[in-house]
Amino acid sequence: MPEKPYDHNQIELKWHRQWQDAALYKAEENSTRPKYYVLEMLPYPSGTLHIGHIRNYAIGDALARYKWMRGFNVLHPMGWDAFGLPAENAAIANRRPPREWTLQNIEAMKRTHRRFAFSYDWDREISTCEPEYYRWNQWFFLRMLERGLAYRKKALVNWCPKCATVLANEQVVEGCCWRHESTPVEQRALEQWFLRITRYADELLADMEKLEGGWPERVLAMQRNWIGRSEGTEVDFRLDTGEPVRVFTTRVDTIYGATCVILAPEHPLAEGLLDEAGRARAKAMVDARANRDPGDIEKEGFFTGHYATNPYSGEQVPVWIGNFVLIGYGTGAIMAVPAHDERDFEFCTKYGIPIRPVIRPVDGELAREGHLETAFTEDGVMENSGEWSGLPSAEGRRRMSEKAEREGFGKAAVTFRIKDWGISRQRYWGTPIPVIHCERCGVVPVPDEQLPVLLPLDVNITGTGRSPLAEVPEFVNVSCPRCGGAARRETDTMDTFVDSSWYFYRYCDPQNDRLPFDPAKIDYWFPIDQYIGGVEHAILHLIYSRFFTKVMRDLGLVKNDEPATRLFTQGMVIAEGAKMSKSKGNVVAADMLADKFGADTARLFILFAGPPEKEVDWRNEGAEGIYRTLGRIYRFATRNAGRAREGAGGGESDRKVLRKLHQAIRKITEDFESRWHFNTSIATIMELVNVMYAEEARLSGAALAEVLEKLALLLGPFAPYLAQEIWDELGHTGPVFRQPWPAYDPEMAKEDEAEIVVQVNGKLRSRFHAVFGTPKEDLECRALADEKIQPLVSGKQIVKVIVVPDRIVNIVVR
RNA sequence: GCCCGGGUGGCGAAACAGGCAGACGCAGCAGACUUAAAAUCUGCUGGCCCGAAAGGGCCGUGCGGGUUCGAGUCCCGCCCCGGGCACCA
Repeated sequence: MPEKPYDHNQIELKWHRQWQDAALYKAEENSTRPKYYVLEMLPYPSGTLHIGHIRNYAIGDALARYKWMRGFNVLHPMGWDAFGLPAENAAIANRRPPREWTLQNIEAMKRTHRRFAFSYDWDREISTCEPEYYRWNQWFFLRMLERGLAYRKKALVNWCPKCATVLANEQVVEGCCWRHESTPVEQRALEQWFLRITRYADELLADMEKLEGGWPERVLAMQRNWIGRSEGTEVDFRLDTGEPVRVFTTRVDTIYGATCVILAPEHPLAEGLLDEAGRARAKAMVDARANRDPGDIEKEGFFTGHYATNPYSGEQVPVWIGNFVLIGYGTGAIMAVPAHDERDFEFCTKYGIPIRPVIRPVDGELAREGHLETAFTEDGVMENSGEWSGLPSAEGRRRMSEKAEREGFGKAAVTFRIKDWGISRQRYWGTPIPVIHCERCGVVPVPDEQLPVLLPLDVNITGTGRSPLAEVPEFVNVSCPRCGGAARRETDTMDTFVDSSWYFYRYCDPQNDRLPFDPAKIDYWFPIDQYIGGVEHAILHLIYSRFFTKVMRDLGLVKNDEPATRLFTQGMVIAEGAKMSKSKGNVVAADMLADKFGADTARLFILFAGPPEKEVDWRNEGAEGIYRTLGRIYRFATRNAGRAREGAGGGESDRKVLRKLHQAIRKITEDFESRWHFNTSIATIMELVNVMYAEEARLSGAALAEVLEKLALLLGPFAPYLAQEIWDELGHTGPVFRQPWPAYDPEMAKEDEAEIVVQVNGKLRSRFHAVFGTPKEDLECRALADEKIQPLVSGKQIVKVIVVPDRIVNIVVR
């Protein structure tokens, strides 16, 4: 049979169409197979699908296919993460009817998504731009409002001038907006909606234990850090004005070394303590701190003229204002213990405030006052601390906290770094927050039966800082659902991270119009068995979705405490030394690559570039090598398909090729079951193809049939279109990815003989073949008799001979 | 500063229980086919040295030590690169 040229376009188009019509890639209802839920974190519907996203697909889709072939009932909906419209597209959205624009955008994205994820289940497709999705976002919001998990307050918030909107703390990266890396965020005081994620802070932290082993340590560390739990003590110092000032410390055992109290410049008590000039200085400090990297700012402060009394020692210490004290953490005031805290040390040294050591190292001396070069921050034994002297630090902390609580001037306290999640956005795009402001009734939730509140279509994108929705009278002016009087609709929209916090639940029941989803269906599919995505979501999406899961559990909707048992974070794709991103203009569009070489090549190439957890530096050149290999496979298959259908026979060539085949099956199976190092899986396929070419002329029909058939199956998870085409050429029907995964025969995979390496003093000198299981003594004899070894050992003393059966003989001579 | 990764040919990488360093691919060189080119197929390809060749020797996994018959892999001490966190009291 003549070979055919490899025409990837024709092949991919053909199967793409067939698979669209068939329902074969879908999860089964009432399956007897064990379930497996695979999900990728992909951006949708914004932006261009680039090669980094293909990497996400290539991994997830290969896994989904493999799992099916291994007997699982696999749910593999299209994975996406709903970031909504990028702000820079607002201008476009303004020129065209926004919804139409978005729907077009979605259609284009769907085409690309489908082309790359052939096992993608598009009956489950949902979009956060759709009214139904708004409805359930709003439904969740109202349930949270009922439980006090959603609230409104005036707060200093991060404002990105480019986005013209507020950002959550998690979305501020190095003082700048996460979308505009060179635009510093400003601080503005605005009425904002918050979700009370802090209520779950303890549980979010504690439950990470359940994720150990399944989630990368790196991600857990980042979350732990972000939640930032610390145990300490709150203590009231009594001001000379009579008011208490409460400080938070993790080292109450050092309190006898406290030589001043320092307030944040924004601290509410500061105003009363300061005169006009002082207030101006405090304000200047706040302003100077805005938009700056906090680490760069030099510590500054000034004395308020007031004193406060230490409740343990009775000592009076001066009260200062310090620019390094954060209003947002702890109580916004600290006691400074310069001898035992580096920051306090720096501050007090600068201003000549006494530095008094009160902790000595367990096996050391107490430092002398004025002779410290750095702060001693470790635990030790308390000294010069009145009745507490002689106690170890840890015990002192515990007992001193108890005393504070007993006597009412403080208590043991736990402080978190994480703050409530600000979800208000002044963007046009996003789910409208479903509340109505009535002058008589206050904040009134929109009744469930009036959901969804939809976005108006004719909107001017102003970028002025007010929500564009505020400019649409038909949207804003409503009657109060409670009293019927004139009222105003809330014009803020939700952060799109709200969408992505629960989209993966909706996949289990995308058509439900009674509830966000049927709890029974969630019970079957959840938790997600394998979630795959970039590490950049470690403290955004991945913490929000854990929070949502816990809220949903408390609402009785789900039973699982965590959304995903296993998380895989793939490495970033780097181009020209920088992370691929639209703003840098270095994206390699997936479509371009697919047009030139095909989706199979694009997927295989990104997998071949390196292990999936590692970063890869993208270069176009290599894609041709993969394309060549796929062409070699295709041509080999088409010119030998005829012989394969008939043939019988057998011989040494058959043996060689089949051995390589079974070794390849073993290797690729192992790669799937352990590290997902698909780069080596693909290398193994290439090796197999090279052996097939070398032995082609001498292969029997039977061997050809076996090797081609199993090669198609091995290729199935990585290069679905080509795999299917070969399967078809061989005369099989049905989708290749619904076949069982090939098993390898250990006998077939075995080499006939072992190659024994002979070393002298650890250096490679010779090698010979021996049958497997040759006794140690025989190997030693043969090695010593070897003609290359003889001259190296004769006349020398043989100290020792180490023999590793089937592998190595090492002769040690002197 | 603290916490994670990582450092192997011209390049991407492999070596998964301490046992042949560089599989596989890219780039490069040579040959076959061709009037020619492309495509395709075949071979070579870490460095240095000896040799006409066959072949052989030495060096080589960021640096310095150590353990071991044997170290890219384990231990100790450094250097460099990437990522995360960073006045969090």
